[in-house]
Amino acid sequence: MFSKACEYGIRAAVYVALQSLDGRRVSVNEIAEEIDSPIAFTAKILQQLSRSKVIHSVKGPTGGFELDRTEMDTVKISTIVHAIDGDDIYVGCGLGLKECNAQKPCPLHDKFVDIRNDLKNMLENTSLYELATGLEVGLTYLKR
Amino acid sequence: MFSKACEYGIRAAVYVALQSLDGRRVSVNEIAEEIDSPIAFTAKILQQLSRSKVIHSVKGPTGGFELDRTEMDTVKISTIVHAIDGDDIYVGCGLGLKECNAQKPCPLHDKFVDIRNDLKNMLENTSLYELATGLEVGLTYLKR
DNA sequence: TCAATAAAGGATAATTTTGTCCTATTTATT
DNA sequence: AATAAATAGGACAAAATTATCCTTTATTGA
Repeated sequence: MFSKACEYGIRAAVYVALQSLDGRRVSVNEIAEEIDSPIAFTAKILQQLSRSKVIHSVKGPTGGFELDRTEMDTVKISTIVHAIDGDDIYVGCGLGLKECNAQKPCPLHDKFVDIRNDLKNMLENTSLYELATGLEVGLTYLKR
Repeated sequence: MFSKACEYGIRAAVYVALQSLDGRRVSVNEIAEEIDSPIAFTAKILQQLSRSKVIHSVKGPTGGFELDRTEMDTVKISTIVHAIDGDDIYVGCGLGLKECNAQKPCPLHDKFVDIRNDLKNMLENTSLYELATGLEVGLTYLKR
């Protein structure tokens, strides 16, 4: 479904959001530790998210990653998926055809579009804030 | 969503089903040509589908791949996905957690399960026959 | 029996994705 | 100013996926 990079990216962003709720800025090392991901690879992904303005990064001592409260509402999971995996999941054909659309559909097109719209809506309507608060109250987990 | 191998596999199987409706057995070369896929790679995938009893293969001159009419109803797209990509798409966590379930869910778990069940149901309720007939009447396409 | 045809299978190559390591840059603190 | 902590970024390595090539096996038909 999502690439590994994207999975780590979502988990990392949710963790950053969670800590930002408490005003804590977090380092790559802490993030990788807390979401159980490879450190250097996670650093690359955070870089990418930072470049695409999904999260903020601050260099130097006391630096790290953070999100402000309004961004947690604005940034949806779809934002992250788009920043890392591009729009394949939203526009690509389920059977890999280059030109597949309502006019010239693949055999699975109509059924696939339905599922994908549900996925798209779900991702577009789920904010980092929503997921971070679920974590905060201990309903959900980011490791293992 | 699906691997390339799986995309080719589904397209190949639908084409085999389509031709089998007319009692025609088809070769790897014809299949690859008609679904616009790499020949040798497609051969590997057909081998895999044949070994897992999704389609029949016949060696020698006049040989090729075929499906009988009852199998086209029995074989669902889920059968093919399972044979090629395994059960990742059905059981894996959306965020890549090793242990993610209702008891210890990832932040996206509940929402993800809903989408995935829809996908699962769609794949389990779509037969090769259904897709082959759509192709036959010119409603759908397997190329480009 | 022989030749030709088609799938099966093994070995290997190319590409993409995932992951690591090291250096550069920025910045807070002393 | 010097040091140390942290992200940024480049180069590279490992693993997985995608793809190709060649040989073997089975089978048909002349």
